[in-house]
Amino acid sequence: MPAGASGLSRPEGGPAATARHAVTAEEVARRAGVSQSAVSRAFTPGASVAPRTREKVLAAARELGYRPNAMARTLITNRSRIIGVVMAYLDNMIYPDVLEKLAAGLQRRGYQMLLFTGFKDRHSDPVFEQVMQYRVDGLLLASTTLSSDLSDECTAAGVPVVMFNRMTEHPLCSSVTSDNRNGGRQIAEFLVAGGHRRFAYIAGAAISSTNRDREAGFREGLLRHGIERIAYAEGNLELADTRAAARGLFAADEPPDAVFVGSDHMALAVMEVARHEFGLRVPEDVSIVGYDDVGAADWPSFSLTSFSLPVEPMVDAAVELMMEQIESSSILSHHRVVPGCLAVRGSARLPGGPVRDRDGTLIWAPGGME
Amino acid sequence: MPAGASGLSRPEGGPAATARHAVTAEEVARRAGVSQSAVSRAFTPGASVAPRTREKVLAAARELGYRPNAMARTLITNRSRIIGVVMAYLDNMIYPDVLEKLAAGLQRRGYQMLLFTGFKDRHSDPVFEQVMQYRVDGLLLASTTLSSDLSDECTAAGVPVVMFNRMTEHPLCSSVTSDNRNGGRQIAEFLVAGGHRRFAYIAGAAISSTNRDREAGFREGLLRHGIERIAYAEGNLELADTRAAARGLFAADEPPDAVFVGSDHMALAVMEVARHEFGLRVPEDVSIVGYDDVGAADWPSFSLTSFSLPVEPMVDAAVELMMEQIESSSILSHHRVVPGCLAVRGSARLPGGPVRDRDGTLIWAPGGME
DNA sequence: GCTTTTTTTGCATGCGTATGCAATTTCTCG
DNA sequence: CGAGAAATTGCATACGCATGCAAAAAAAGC
Repeated sequence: MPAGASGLSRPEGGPAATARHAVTAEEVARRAGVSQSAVSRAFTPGASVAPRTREKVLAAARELGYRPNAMARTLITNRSRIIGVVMAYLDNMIYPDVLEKLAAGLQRRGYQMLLFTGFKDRHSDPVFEQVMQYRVDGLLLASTTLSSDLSDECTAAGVPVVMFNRMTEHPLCSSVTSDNRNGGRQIAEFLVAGGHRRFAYIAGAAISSTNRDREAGFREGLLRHGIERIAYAEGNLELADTRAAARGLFAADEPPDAVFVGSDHMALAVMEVARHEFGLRVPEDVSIVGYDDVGAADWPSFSLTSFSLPVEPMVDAAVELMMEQIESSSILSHHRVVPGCLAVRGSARLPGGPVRDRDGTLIWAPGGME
Repeated sequence: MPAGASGLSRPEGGPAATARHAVTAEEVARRAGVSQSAVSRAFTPGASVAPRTREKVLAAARELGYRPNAMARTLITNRSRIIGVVMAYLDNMIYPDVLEKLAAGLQRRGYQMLLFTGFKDRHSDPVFEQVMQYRVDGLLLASTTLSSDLSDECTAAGVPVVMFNRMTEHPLCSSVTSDNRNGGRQIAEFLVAGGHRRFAYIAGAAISSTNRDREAGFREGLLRHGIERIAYAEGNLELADTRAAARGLFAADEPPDAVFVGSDHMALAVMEVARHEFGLRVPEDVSIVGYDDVGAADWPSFSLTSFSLPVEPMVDAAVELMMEQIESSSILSHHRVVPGCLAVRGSARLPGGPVRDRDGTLIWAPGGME
């Protein structure tokens, strides 16, 4: 850089060598004229310190720019106050929301979040080693699963595992899900009540418990009315696959007049295909119902009828479950199922039945359900 | 639990007390008949170990289920291999994408991500203390900023700061942005070429550099054609505010026939209002252009013309910048500006000009620009 | 086989903090 | 004012690992 260059409001590449020497409790102690233990105690809520010394320490700490080293603390206490969060992908619009609420919830309780995402495998095994090396206090899995072996390893290591929006047959994983089965059933009832005749289901990740339960509930609900024939296709939670699936259904000889799509993420894509590729009117020609009730479902362009995933209560439950297990140092394995409700909008023909208003969104609540 | 209860496929609340005693290098050493140092070296790539001992150690480690303790290592090496990522909110659909790609990029280089999100403040100061206690090797800020004091603290602590999609006047923060100014300018040219007369701009976060630059570029581009009068409103990156802003503009005596919205996230909302609340046809009655080119922009329902944010190159640049600084142990302060291009779709009237095809999306590329 | 060189190994120490214990100070109250 | 109780403090140690250094072993050269 030429000497004398002046007026640079934007110093490009001006390096600044740094000491990289963090202030330690020892140094603070010296400055405050106390022992290192005193410094530690000044920063530990509830520890035995005289208010006077505490002040001295905090003052010295402030002057030196001291910050307790969480890593060193972890080594002693055997608690990292870090939760490993594994979320294979964030495509589904509920996950950013989940992530935000989760972070807030953990933060509130003094926990941090080590996030693993951006790998498209359905399994979390590849990142498992990494997570465990950081001695996370707990593991939260969303949009992914863990092989049994690894679940066992967690249990062996005393790390509680909470699955979010998924269940597993593994005995020692806790889980929080919405009432997928009931949701599917309710949608079936709703569509039947709306006078539909030819039904279709588009699956998400076919292997996931979430998908299985939604589908099972849907089939069960239809079966009550003697309906067994249900067109089926798989969207794989992938937009391209979903569009292909939709095309298959709508191009059939007897296309469905009611489609339940396993998640809104896919349902919106299905609606796009129906309207713009097949010129179908929604809901006049075909009714489309989704699951999750993502933000965009409410936009006028879509007005998607959808079974709402109770994200907030689910996150709360997940955090609670996690904390319980961490604090009791024991793996509990609870399965929490949070109820949701059908948000009725314009993408499916309405039955004559009872549609109520709850907090500004319409809820379908026939007697004897819920 | 009653004894003899059998066939439980779902053991509810069966507690399992756990040792919570992690295997240490010491134990592995004993088992393998070597010293603890040898174990350490067996797990350190490039260390001086005989292949034979290495095997012995790894075998013993496998048998005992040993995993190096990253926290302890951090204490010695003074490197946590953790990057603090602060992303105040994830509403804007580009951020989940950024997060995924970022996580993948860091992972590839052996770094983990400590994520802070879910606080709506525009500033990251509240979470700063937390981040720093975990001795992150670097700090990446997206959709947020840091006060000057705290930036200084980072520099003092030798923690490089990279801002993503934001710039700051602070001399020691690096940043990666798209060429917002040029983007704004190009949109102006495009709209003028399309024969529009009454222009409007809807701002995102009015204070952010990103918004300022986009707006400045837009005004500059219009000014070239002698256009000074530009209707203005603020959407604050918030959907409710954005809708209100749109209503204000469209309800005016002389409503705009061309609206540039500072980000797609808001642009989609503006389009909804235009169509469904004001019955306007897009682009016949009003052209709408956004910035970011989020996934939904490409959906047929929207077909939003938008200046594309080059997410992948930006993330790559951010990771690179970060690694450079970490490895050189010096704060470098580079500002990288990544070019983007206008993805032409159906939400704005087309000029007669040169529209090219690039990888399946239309690009507007008048001579003398880019 | 013996010396020289190179590779491998173990020992010892330190990273920054929390905490049991004993020593010290402060407080309480007769 | 003094004895006992209570609060506060410092000392020493341990957490699990990496690394400089010297000792030991292996390899190479004659």
